[in-house]
Amino acid sequence: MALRESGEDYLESIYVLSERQGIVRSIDVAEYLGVTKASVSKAMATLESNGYVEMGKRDVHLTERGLEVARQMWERHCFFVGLLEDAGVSAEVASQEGCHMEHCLSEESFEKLRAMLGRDGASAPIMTD
Amino acid sequence: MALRESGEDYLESIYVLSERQGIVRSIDVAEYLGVTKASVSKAMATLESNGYVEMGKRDVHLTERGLEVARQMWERHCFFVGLLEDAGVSAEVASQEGCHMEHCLSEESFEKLRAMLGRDGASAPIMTD
DNA sequence: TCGTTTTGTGAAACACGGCTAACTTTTAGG
DNA sequence: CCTAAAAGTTAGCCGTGTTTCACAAAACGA
Repeated sequence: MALRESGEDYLESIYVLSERQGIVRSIDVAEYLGVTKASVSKAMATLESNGYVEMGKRDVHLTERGLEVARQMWERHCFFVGLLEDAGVSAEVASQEGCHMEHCLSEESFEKLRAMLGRDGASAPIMTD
Repeated sequence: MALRESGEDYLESIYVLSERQGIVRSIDVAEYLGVTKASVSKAMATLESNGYVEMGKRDVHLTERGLEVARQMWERHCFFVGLLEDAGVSAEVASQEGCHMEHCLSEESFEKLRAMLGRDGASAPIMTD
């Protein structure tokens, strides 16, 4: 089953949270994304059955496969947010809107766009907020 | 009721088709977007009840309000497709992916991005295919 | 004009991704 | 330990936007 936009968002948030705090629980993901824990529970079940995450007793972590997607999403997120901020968009709006742009492109197109716009691939530091 | 991504796509396609061929019927929109005519029928009912389109006996046309949205979407479409093509993405892929990007930004952010990237607002000619 | 083809609509179903509410399980303070 | 709070799950619902299938209405060619 192909990953949807929402699935990519969940993976990305697990990645960001694990960088921030190590262990990631469902409730952390729920708070980060602003959805209910029931929604996270459902999403995790699907992501696990497709091999993107593994659920421990009280934590969730990315598999190799999930990590790859998550890193890629985070990289794009940083790219688009940076681009919008450079254009004069506020950090808050840039973050919101970048969240959607990051799902629009294929890997190949994204790389070409990034190459043309000459922005390096450096990820922004992952803030505690 | 706010316009969703799919609603914007319908409006844009009506706009493009009307430039191409004058009269636009539901079936034309269905073929253009690759959805069934039942889907178009439903979508048109919603768009009409919200004042974006008017349905004649055998045609659909945009209201002033719908036209405004449609033009804006087409402008964005052209912007993103042009950007991707300049980056080396094939016309076909650029068109597909641009279709999604055009819905991600607020009016304000889009204008800022366009200003920064220094692309003019000229729309591409509307091809017959 | 008549019958066929094209176009449009309506009903029912489905997938997705949220939600609430009720429940279970785990954790942790006293 | 026991209990209360926190975290997780399950079931059922909703809105959106599709689909298929059956049918109605219009257009059109012979």
